[in-house]
Amino acid sequence: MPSPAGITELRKSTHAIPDATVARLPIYHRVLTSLLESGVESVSSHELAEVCGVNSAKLRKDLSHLGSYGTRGVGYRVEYLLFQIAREIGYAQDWPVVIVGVGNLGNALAGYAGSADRGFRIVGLIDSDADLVGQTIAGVEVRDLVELETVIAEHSASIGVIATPASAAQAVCDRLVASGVTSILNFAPSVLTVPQGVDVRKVDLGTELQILAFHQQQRAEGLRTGKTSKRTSPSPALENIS
Amino acid sequence: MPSPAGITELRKSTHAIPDATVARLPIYHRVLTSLLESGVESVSSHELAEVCGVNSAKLRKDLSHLGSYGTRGVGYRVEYLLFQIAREIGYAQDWPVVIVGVGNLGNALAGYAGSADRGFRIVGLIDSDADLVGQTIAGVEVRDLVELETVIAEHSASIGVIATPASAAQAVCDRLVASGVTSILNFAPSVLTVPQGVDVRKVDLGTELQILAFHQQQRAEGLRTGKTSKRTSPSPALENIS
DNA sequence: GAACGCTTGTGAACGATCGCACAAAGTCTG
DNA sequence: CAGACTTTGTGCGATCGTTCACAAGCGTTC
Repeated sequence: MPSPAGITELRKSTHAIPDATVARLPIYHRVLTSLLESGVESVSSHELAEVCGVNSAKLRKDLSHLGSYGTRGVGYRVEYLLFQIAREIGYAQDWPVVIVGVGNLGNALAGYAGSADRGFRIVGLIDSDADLVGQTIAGVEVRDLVELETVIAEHSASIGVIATPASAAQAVCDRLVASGVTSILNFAPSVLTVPQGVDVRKVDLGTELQILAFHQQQRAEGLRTGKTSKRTSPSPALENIS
Repeated sequence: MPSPAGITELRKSTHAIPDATVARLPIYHRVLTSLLESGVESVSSHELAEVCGVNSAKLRKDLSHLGSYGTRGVGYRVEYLLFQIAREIGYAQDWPVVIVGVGNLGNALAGYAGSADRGFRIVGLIDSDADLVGQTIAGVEVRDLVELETVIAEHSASIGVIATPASAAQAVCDRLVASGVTSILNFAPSVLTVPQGVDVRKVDLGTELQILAFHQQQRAEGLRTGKTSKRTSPSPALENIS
């Protein structure tokens, strides 16, 4: 996907679900939840794929990695499939998450992951700004940076989010790892170095914009040379006509 | 008489750059900028790859798609390479960007893309909240949602960012597209449907967290079944262990 | 200027992912 | 209960991306 790629060491311990599939499961989950709320009881791979913006064969193959939860000639029972996906991605686990850096971005994240019960619980908001420390955001009190290790230990958090300026990212990362965090979501525009066994995913707003700008530029050049581009809905990338 | 070889030749001049490479160019650009500021004049693919967190062969192949800008036996001249990458990704173009939805996320984006000259210029901040309209954020005045089309037309913006709640995303998207926007960065957790020719990239904070949670769960299961990930050796090489 | 060491650029093998197309397996109808 | 119809699950080839390994090229040294 597009997309950002996480370094994943160690896998295959269970039944090896491809990374590309894992990246799509949350989308299926969200759409299925929406369908369930709409009272839909059964759905075919074509219908579901349409709404999720993917190929129906891809969707079926993705689901087949979890098991055979469909019924031939009928489709998938929404509630059952939803349950199976939720179980697979650890939806019900309520993972404790610590967010470091409570600027606008950290704030947005706190509200996002904290409000809807998405399987996460914000157990720590941490910032070095004395004006922020002590405030309560999304029901959680902001703690000082020096308490980072304490907060993590208190809740046995294993997932950390870095929403600090780039200059602080590596230092924060090191402290997270030293405290036992093994999964990190990094929003700072910097490359993090971590020991083996730690999973880092990077989301870079600037990079995303620049990728769009690149495609936009290609399109402009394409117009100049008389090329047209066609593309349907989701998924990035431009067209390459032979 | 047009031969297939001729077509291949033509393709090279425009975009023969793989998506995966495009996604990494902004990272190279950022690291090179940093190196330039540090006074580094020349860098080898190994050094640069190390800092960027990628394989050196991959980096060389990525750069080779832009042209032969290195010197064998020496490496790459930082300033020259930086210029070439900047040109390729349209860094100097100062793309006009419109952001719809000025919540925490929109705010963060405005500050991010607006401050550092990353090749973008925020020309419009749009929200439907009357309390926000009229405020100035990152040097730009927030305009009402009804003015969306006007703002886009004013600046001929072709890149739009959706940072609204999911419920509003598709409607906003439709209006952006109708106004001529052909590149959209979507932060709302919803699948957008767009006509052909429009490029959509999706950044979903919840999905990213859930992917991390999945890996975390896999790790936990691995531990429970007694399977530990060996290979703790920090040295390179030593890949094939049976 | 020839020999040597270093680094780029790239052909080729490999691996992951995608999408087609179809058999398998179910429902429905008469 | 047989045959028509529907939809899943998947084998297989095509495509895309990564990594290896090495020839080609550059600078330096003797």
